[in-house]
Order: sequence, then C-alpha cells, then structure tokens
Amino acid sequence: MKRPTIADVAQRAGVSKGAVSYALNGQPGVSEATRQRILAIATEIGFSRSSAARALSAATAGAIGLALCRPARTLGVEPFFMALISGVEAELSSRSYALTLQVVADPDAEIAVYRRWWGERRVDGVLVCDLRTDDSRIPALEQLQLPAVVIGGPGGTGELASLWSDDAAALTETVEYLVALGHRRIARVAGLPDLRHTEIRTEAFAAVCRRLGLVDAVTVWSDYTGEEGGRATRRLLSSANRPTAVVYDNDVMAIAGLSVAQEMGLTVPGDLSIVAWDDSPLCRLVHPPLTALGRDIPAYGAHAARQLLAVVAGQPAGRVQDETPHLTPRGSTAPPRVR
Amino acid sequence: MKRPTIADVAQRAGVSKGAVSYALNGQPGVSEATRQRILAIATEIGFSRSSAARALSAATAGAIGLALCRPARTLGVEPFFMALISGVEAELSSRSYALTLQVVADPDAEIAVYRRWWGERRVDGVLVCDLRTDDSRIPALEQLQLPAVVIGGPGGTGELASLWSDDAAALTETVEYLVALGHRRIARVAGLPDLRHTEIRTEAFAAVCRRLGLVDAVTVWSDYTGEEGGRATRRLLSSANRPTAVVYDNDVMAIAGLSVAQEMGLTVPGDLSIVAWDDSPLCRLVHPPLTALGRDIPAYGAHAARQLLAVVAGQPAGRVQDETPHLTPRGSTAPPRVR
DNA sequence: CTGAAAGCGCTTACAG
DNA sequence: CTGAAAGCGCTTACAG
Repeated sequence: MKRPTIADVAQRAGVSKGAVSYALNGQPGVSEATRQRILAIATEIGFSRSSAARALSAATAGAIGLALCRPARTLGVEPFFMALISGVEAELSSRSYALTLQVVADPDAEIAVYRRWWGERRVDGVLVCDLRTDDSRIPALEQLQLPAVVIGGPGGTGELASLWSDDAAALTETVEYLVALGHRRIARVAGLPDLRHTEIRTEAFAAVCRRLGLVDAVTVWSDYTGEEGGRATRRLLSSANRPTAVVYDNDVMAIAGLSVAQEMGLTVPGDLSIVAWDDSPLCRLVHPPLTALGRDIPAYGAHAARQLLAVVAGQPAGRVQDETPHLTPRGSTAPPRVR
Repeated sequence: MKRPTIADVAQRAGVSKGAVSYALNGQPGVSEATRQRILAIATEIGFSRSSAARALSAATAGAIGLALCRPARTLGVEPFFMALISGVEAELSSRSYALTLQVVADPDAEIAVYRRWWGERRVDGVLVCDLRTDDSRIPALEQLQLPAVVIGGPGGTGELASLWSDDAAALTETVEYLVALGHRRIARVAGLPDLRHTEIRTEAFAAVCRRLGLVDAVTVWSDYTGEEGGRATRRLLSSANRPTAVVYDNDVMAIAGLSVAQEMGLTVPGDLSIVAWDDSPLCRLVHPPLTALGRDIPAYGAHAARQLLAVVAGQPAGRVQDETPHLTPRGSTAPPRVR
C-alpha cells in the first residue's frame, strides 16, 4: 500500500504543498473554506504526515522520552510505573505525541541514552524518574539543554522543571494516626537509601518521632522487592522490643511483611499494624486489606506530561506541587493489643 | 548546545558527507583506515545521526511500536506487561531500535493507532498483544502491510508472524498434577473469554477433565482483576459441592482467591489447593507461596522483538513456538484433606 | 576508494 | 490568500 504524501493531498485539492501544510497546522495562509476542503481530502485518502519529514523540517520530534532505571524484576512487580506510564500516555496521545520508552541499567547508561536521544533529535523532552541524592543526571540534562521534568523533589532538581508531592506531610500524618491509635513502637521499612524521596521520608519520620517522643522509632533499609521487605520485617519482628506498627515504602514490601507476620504467628492488626505506601489494587488483594498511603498515579503522570509539553513549548521551568498522598485506613491497622 | 551533524564530522575528517555515511553504516565505499578515523571523530564530538533525517532518507523509522489495549487499572497490577516490555527493550536497544508505546482503549482505537503509525512512518513494525478470537486487528495489519509479530496463538494470526507458547500442554500438565495429588473437583477461574489464549486453555481444560473423568470440572469467567477473581472464588467456594482445587488464569486473581479462601475460614492447601498462571514475584509474596505456571517473560519479549526485527528485515513471517510454561509447586497445593 | 548531487516529505520565510 | 523554492540532515545511486 502506497502511503499518501502531502503532494497527493495538494494535487487532489488543486493547491500547493505549502497550502496543505498551513491547513494541517492550523496556520493562517489559507481560507477557511480551502482549509476544510484540504482536511476533508486528507482524511478521505487516509493521509498522516510523515513524522520523520516533520521532525526534520520543523525540528520537533513529536515524541517524549522516558528512561526507566530499575532492574527488570523490580520494574515488573511494582504497579507504580505502569500506572504512571498510562497517565503520561493518556496526556501525550491526546496531543498526538508519542512516548519513547527505554529501560536502562544505571544512571550512567541513562545519561548516555539522553545524550543519544538529544543527538538523534529523537525526543523533544524527557521525564526523569527516581530522583537521587546528588543526582548526576541533573547537570547532564542541564548541559544538554534537553527539556525535562523531574518527577521528584522538592530539592535536588537544579534548574530543571519538577513535579513533586509532599511525602513528608503524608508520612507525618501516618505516624500521627498510628500514635493516635496507641502505637509507641513504630518502625519503617524504607526503599533504596540513595533515592531522594527515601531521604525526605526518612527525615520526616525522624522529625515526627522526635516530636512525639517515640524513642523506639527505627528505620531499616530495603530495595523495594518483596524478598528484602520480608527479610527486613522478619528482623524487626524478631527483635526483643519489636514494633507494634510498621510503615513500608511501597506496597510490595508491605504485602511481603504481612505474609511474614502471619508466618510468624502474629495477627494483623492485633499484634502488628501495617501501612503501605502506594495504594495499588494489590493492597486490597490480601487479607486483611492494607491501610495505605495513596494518590492518583495516572493523574500524576498526566500532570508531568502536561508540564513537560509546556517546557518543550518554551515556558519557564517551574516547580509544581502535585496532590499530597492521603491515608486510606483499612483492615491492617488498629490499636495495639496490650501484651 | 549545537548538535553536530554529519557535515561537521565530514569537515573535521576532511571527507565528503557521503563518506561519513558509508563509514557509519559499515558499508563499502571507504577504506578501513578512513572509516576508523571517521568513527573516532564522530565519537569525539558526540555525534549521533538525526533519527528524523535517517528515517526520511532511508525509509526506516528505527523504532517499533507496542499498543497496549487494557484498562489502566488492569495494566498496572499485572506484572506481565512490564516484564514483557523489559525483555523487548533489552533486545531493541542492543540493536539501537527505540520502543514506541501507546495505551489504547479498545481494538478499534488500536487499529487507528496502527494506521496512523503506518501513515506517519513512525514505526517499522509492531508487536501485537492479547490476541482475540476473530481478531479484527489481524486483517487490518495485513492490509496495511505493516510488519508485525503477534504474541499469541496458535491459530487466528492470519498471514502474520507469530510467537506462541503451548498453554494447552501447560494446563493439561497442571490438571494431571492435581489429579495425581488426589483432587477430583477442580475449578478454573478464567480470564477474559474473548482472548484467544483463554479459549485455548478452556478447550484444553475441558479435554483433560473429560479424559480423566472429572465430571465436576467447572470454568468461571473473570477479567483478570483481583476484585473479579475474588468474587469468582467466593462463588465457587459457596457452592454445595465446592472444588478442592482452583486454577487461576493469572497471579493477581490467584492471590485474591487465596485471600477469599482464608477469609472464609478455609485452609490453603488443606481445604483448597491454588495454582496461579504467570509466576511473578507476587506468587512468593503471599503465605503460603503459590504454586504457579511460569516461564521467562522477558525472554519471551526479547524473542518477539528479535522475530519482529527479522520480519522488518524482510524475512518470511513464521510461526515460532516459545518455551512451554512449567509448573513450580509451592505451598499452595497439596492432597485434599478428606472431609 | 571518493565526491557531487538528487531526493526523502515536510515546513517556512519570501514574493506575488 | 496563494505559489515557488530553499532547507532540515541524512542516504544512495552515479560518475570519476
């Protein structure tokens, strides 16, 4: 099947290629009647502009890039990324932008991808995930002047645009809720320590525990996998002065923690309260369903995409705050049973 | 930062743009010494070819497309797609191909996306997921002559290339295993009925149950969500002659089923054995860990990508069989407790 | 082995 | 409001 070109449309319409281009782009230069006729013909013969030709002459790729830097096994299990991507996608496709995805092994590889994308003019901008402490990707992107929106912060995003949510407030609210239930020994199973949001949560956790006088507050580090989350839980629950509540940095670890508690003969929430971060459907899959900190992830992705498109269009890079995660209490939290 | 072009490289090397192009493409037309010098200069000044210019002149997009047709909520929870994508990605990026992703609402929207991608020359080929019974995407792709590999089958893939795994054999093995344990009342919670692989599994289930004389074998339909999977399980377990074993079409429904069983006071595996399809890390997250039918999904994705690239390169469309899912027995299956 | 030139399909000043 | 033409950055026959 031969692909129709702009010349085919022009010929059919009896106008020049330039006129067709103006009509397609909604620019002045053609009368409204002509524009309508041209558009009708384009639709009729199933014409779509070559993205390559368009990119070459208009110097716009019509695509944005997302590089995911996590090992394949973590990527698969956490619903977070798919939810984010579906939101990004919804926003992009409504504006006829494509999403180019790449899985990378580490931040250096990710920088190399950005450099290549920039050189190839393959994307108009990128969405940056998993902001780290002292993140080498930030200066690299600034140097390339590749439009970018960092999903993360606040802080550590340099001159780049960013979209962040107030994890500190969410964590503080959670601890206050647990304390209100009567908990005094609260532990936290954190994600990777070099991620910026882990750091933010860790600081907030320390601050609220200090303020509320929780001396036994302990944070243990993990890597978001169920395996590690389970192991960390086993360690916490085996300690002499075991916690009566644990807050997990993602849902997968929380589910693993629940299963470890049950395996050790503890009742949830009687002996142990559990709170998960990221309220995916997984939290409602288990018994008891997990109390979780959640927010609308697809909306977050859509928001980031919209912001990136604005930056691509030349608007100044801003630091935008998204919805704060809110706590949905379910069956996994209750007052601690006296022992 | 100004992006270097092929002309910059040519000038630095003191050769023509054509020579640089030949050197970059590994084609004859330049001496080995010149080629090395050109490549060194290209690396030195950080040159990458414009994907747009390349696509326009070489008529190759350097990208393949993947349209995902599932509601956002299902997409997020099932680890299957992320695992598949990571495998696809690994194969593509090793060959410098990009992956263009799009989430669509239904098959018609998906066909529209294919048509647009084709018109825009945005992708060189597509990977087709979730093959349906009498799938309208197949004739549409055949008509467009857009290179494609259908992930699914056997059967129903028209003249297109396809990659399939023998789900019938896997399900048969599973039922035989359960019968060997002593189960006689086996139920199956199936995925969406119009998916080709659901149909294949349903037929295989009916066949093996007939062969082994299991008169109480029952299949109930669901939609892959935990919610529906849980509901289906509740229905099954409330029936007078409730099954002693249930096979689920994905891991999410199996986990929901486990939780429903526990909530109804049944012991797994004592009162009920559970088998999950798709052996993701989720299966090892719960207690007891789930016996599951699994295979290497990233490898499956990589295999499909490799096959698509071959089709794009002009090789004939074949029907390739991938690894058959194998059963990994864990704590959720045992001989039925006599009652 | 190398160079000059046409062409891929658009966009966009520039004249009319 | 419209047309003719240059140009985006490559690839690829075609001469030398």
